[in-house]
Amino acid sequence: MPMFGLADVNSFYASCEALFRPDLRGKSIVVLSNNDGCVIARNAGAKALGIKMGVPWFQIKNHSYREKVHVFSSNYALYHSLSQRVMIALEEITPRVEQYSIDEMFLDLTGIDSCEDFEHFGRRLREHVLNTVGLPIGVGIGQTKTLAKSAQWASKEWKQFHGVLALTPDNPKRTTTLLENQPVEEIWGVGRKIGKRLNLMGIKNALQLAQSNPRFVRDNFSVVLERTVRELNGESCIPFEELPSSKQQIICSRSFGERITSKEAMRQALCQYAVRAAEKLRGEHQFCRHIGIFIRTSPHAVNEVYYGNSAGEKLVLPTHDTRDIIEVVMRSLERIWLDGRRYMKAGVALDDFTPNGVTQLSLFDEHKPREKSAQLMNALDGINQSGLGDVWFAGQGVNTAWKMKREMLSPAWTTCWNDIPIARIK
DNA sequence: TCTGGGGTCCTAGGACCC
DNA sequence: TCTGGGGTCCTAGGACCC
Repeated sequence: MPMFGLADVNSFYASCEALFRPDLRGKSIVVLSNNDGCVIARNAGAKALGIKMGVPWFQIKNHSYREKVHVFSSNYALYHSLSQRVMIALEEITPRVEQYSIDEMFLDLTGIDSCEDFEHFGRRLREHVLNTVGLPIGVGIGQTKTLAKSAQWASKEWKQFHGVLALTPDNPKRTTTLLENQPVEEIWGVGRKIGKRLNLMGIKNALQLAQSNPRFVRDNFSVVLERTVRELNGESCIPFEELPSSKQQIICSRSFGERITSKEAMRQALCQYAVRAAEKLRGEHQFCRHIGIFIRTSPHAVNEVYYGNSAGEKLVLPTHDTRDIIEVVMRSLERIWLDGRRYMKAGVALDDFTPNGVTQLSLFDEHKPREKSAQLMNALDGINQSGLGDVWFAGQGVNTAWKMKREMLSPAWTTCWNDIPIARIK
């Protein structure tokens, strides 16, 4: 019988910010989204102050608790590197780990119980990560991914579990009690919309959903929710996936630090996103056959008519060449750009991948692939990843006002030599 | 004045085919 | 009065995740 674990770092971004700042132990911390837009992470202290997830920063920055809370811009270089460390620490103890998100890993714990009690294992894991990386994790264990998620949720919700909870078939009463106490919107796979609809039908907790007829759920909702019902009953439908699956789509988009009003600035921004998207594409060892862009003004602005539009092209030849991607992006912008708008956000999306650039060329095909494209892109990526130099495309521009706002950024403690933490002994 | 970014999967509907 | 049916492919949009 399969058994799944879920390890989740507590208040991940906030915990990362505290890791190299011993002076912040026990203080309230929040982390803001890109552009210092809204709150995307809070530690226990910040939650206790009543700071809600997702609130816009400008709404609370003059609040009376402002003095008590330490605020940070998102520092993804730091979070990614610490996420890797957690992953490595988990792999030292668990044979198979699936990285599910930046702060969550599924664990294949099948058969572990032949030598160790599940909860004992979970506690050992927790201590190991705390000792080697310094970050606190919670561990949930169950017969399906959904049950492991529910267990992890409960391990946070009730203090007596101390961050580790196992739902095992030999104690069905425990599972029933947990599900009875879990509101339906807290189940993995049930969001706000479906949660509301379920509530209207009188299905308010996870146990009620688990006891619903799967056929009824499929007909009235979807096969996705039917799967959730089955998973809540211990029937594993979502498999463990150790190898990261290859991407179907790559998106690079940002809100601007300042509104963009000139086409030239928009060209620079899109050019930069195109360069980054192309790098990611090559990192995936893929070629794309579709390139798209979108631009939009702020949907929140009063006294302004909202404008949002997208455009793109299907390619005859798959590409991973930055020059091709920039070309299409610029042509697409010509088709949807409108003067006189204050643009807030734009992005580049690559789609429809194939593992190589070679397709059957017809004898009379006018479209010829670029010569030496792969070598040039290789050289470019090599230089930019070496840390020794920086090569960029003329269209990208330098140091412009629309660039992301990050006024409260912490140092890149783990990824930049200049920022390495220094310990002083008194 | 100020509201994240990056993904996945599924479904419905239209175009087209025989 | 009559106006098939079934299949595929594509796209847009909606739901979800963190």
